Amino acid sequence: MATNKNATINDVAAAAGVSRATVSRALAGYGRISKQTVDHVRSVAEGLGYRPNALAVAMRAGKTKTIGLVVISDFTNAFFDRATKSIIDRAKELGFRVLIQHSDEDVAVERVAVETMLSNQVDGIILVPASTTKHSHLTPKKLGGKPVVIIDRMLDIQRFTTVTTGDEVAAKEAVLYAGESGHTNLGFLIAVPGIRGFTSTQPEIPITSVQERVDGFELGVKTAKAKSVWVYSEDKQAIAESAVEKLLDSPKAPTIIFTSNNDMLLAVLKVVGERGLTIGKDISVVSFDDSPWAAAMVPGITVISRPVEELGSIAVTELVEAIEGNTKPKEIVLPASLVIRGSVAKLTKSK
Amino acid sequence: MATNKNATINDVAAAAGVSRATVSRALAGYGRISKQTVDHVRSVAEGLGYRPNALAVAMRAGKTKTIGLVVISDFTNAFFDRATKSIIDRAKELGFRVLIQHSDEDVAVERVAVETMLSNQVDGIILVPASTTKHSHLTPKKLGGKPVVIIDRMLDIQRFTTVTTGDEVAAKEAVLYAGESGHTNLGFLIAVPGIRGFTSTQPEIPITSVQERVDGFELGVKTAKAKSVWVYSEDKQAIAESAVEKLLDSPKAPTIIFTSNNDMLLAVLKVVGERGLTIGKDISVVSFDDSPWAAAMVPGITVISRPVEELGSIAVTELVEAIEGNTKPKEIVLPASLVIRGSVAKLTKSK
DNA sequence: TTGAAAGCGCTAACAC
DNA sequence: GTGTTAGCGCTTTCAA
Repeated sequence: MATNKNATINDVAAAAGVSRATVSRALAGYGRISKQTVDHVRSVAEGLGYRPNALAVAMRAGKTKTIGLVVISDFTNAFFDRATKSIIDRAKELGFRVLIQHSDEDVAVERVAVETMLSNQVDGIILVPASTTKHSHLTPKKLGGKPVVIIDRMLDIQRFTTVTTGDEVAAKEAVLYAGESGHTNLGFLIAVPGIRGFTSTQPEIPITSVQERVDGFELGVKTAKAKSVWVYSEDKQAIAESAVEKLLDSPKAPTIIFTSNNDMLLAVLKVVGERGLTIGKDISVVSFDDSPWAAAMVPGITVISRPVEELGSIAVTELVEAIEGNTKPKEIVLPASLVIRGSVAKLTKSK
Repeated sequence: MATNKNATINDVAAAAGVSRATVSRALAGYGRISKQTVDHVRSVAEGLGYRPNALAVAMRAGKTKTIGLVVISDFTNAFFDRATKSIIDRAKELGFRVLIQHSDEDVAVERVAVETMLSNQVDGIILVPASTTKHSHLTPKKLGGKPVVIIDRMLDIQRFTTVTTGDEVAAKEAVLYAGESGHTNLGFLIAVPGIRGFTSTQPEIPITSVQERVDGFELGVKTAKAKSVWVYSEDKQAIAESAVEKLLDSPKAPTIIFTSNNDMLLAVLKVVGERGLTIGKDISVVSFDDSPWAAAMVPGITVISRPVEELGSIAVTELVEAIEGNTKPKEIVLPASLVIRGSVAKLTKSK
């Protein structure tokens, strides 16, 4: 009837004819204990298929060797999947498990997710915050003193270690590269969480990483003395496609479009393709975030690549350090870099 | 110094001037207890920021309201990300948390992952098994009677509920569709875990879902009386690309290539693009598994789409049912379907 | 209506 | 070198 309860330390103790304490010592290999006993206990434990109850251990020790990961849910933006994998892998290396929740870019959901994590006694939390400003659920008191590492974006307070990427610098670099390639009419398609539809006037941007990208693009435009058209869009395929139409149909149609994430890139690909335009010839494009498909397309899409795996790995390392006592928050910024492939046309000096 | 310990039930009891039992009753709202006491205790608890320790509750109750998810790590195959999200979401709906590990298609790793899950007292496990035949770590005894639901592929035993997709039928359908479109020389690129390099002779296929796809393709070829070229490849971009070259350069070059997953599709896209061939015109392609980018490309890639979210959701539902007592294993097969876009050329009768 | 006490499985200080 | 015991935080009989 498959309802075998697992053996506990009591069962092992009874079967081996020793006390629980002896079993514990034999299995953990500490304290004074005869080699003979150790061997005996171990073989009995093995025979019983004994497996320590991590819950009981955690309860006793006051720590669970588990870290909580709260991400926004955006799987398509080529961040979650790679970041999560690297976080799980690094955590494993350091002997930690990972409990995952996602917030769907919603602070209320994030709040509950963090609550859940804490009630599960995670030793620390890695968080992709849904909002820069709303963090009343992240006070030391609410956190019970548990450390938090913020990734991908920043908060407007500096209480936590943050691990982000240098998107502003990279965005500027990308624009300058376009300038060098002869582009003077630049289009920008920016996904902004929380807005509906799309707009040409810059809305409030709730996320620092997006703001950085915008700032970097603007800086590049200014430096290159180029003309620019901007559209800020809801992160939704159909709407982004309309936004692209608008961009392409603007009076001074851009010869190149910069997109703030992969979803926007996909919208560009779709609309441009439907219009029979060829990427890297009739129209150029540069996007934030690399992906296997952006690399496999021909021409390959020139992207601003962020070191996602490194980011995840460092976040875990920092968090574990904090768990183990180191408490001063750091601000770690990893460089993003331009990966040049074939999606930016070399324009002759004319036109 | 941010080392506030969280309030325990004892703290609440002390602050409210009642016993722990009363606090427990007040908070859980059971047993005989005066409304007055309830209100008082609740407000005190709130004031202290009391949050029940899920570990202690779990230990007491003998269940953790947590399910373990062990997947292969293949993020790029457009399965893990969507399946995981739907599993987490559905689990949340049913009041369960999800602990995630990945096996990297390695049974040894899978074994450890399952061990970890069990030692963390998960109430049940959802598993994408790395091997059809190696499941000695999944005996009722080893599992301590905990239920397991297998997804995406099957085992060669029927001890567990499985949730898979009807890949054979869909694969055949896809081939017949190609036949109707006038294709008579068909190429197949199959990713096979565990092999090195690529080969034309069918290797041992350790995964039932891949085997199903091959069977379905073969069935289609037979039914359509078409000619076919096969290449079985390691799931690695560079190698898959060589495999595509081989396919394209074979004596009877296929006019269409069927790929068993997204990685293979990407390899086709790359090589075909580099040769200056146009998808849906010079060469056709159909792939297993849909993705945002396959839909956004122009022409869109015709794919065999599997109901991944539904699969994840059903897996959780079944597992929770099993956790709650229902023990007879089921074999659930969800239909996969052909999503026709523009990547298959309509060939005239000639040639 | 409330409190006292036992016990989930484990570890470690303290005896012996 | 090994056993006894207390206690992590919680729920739930059983008594009062």
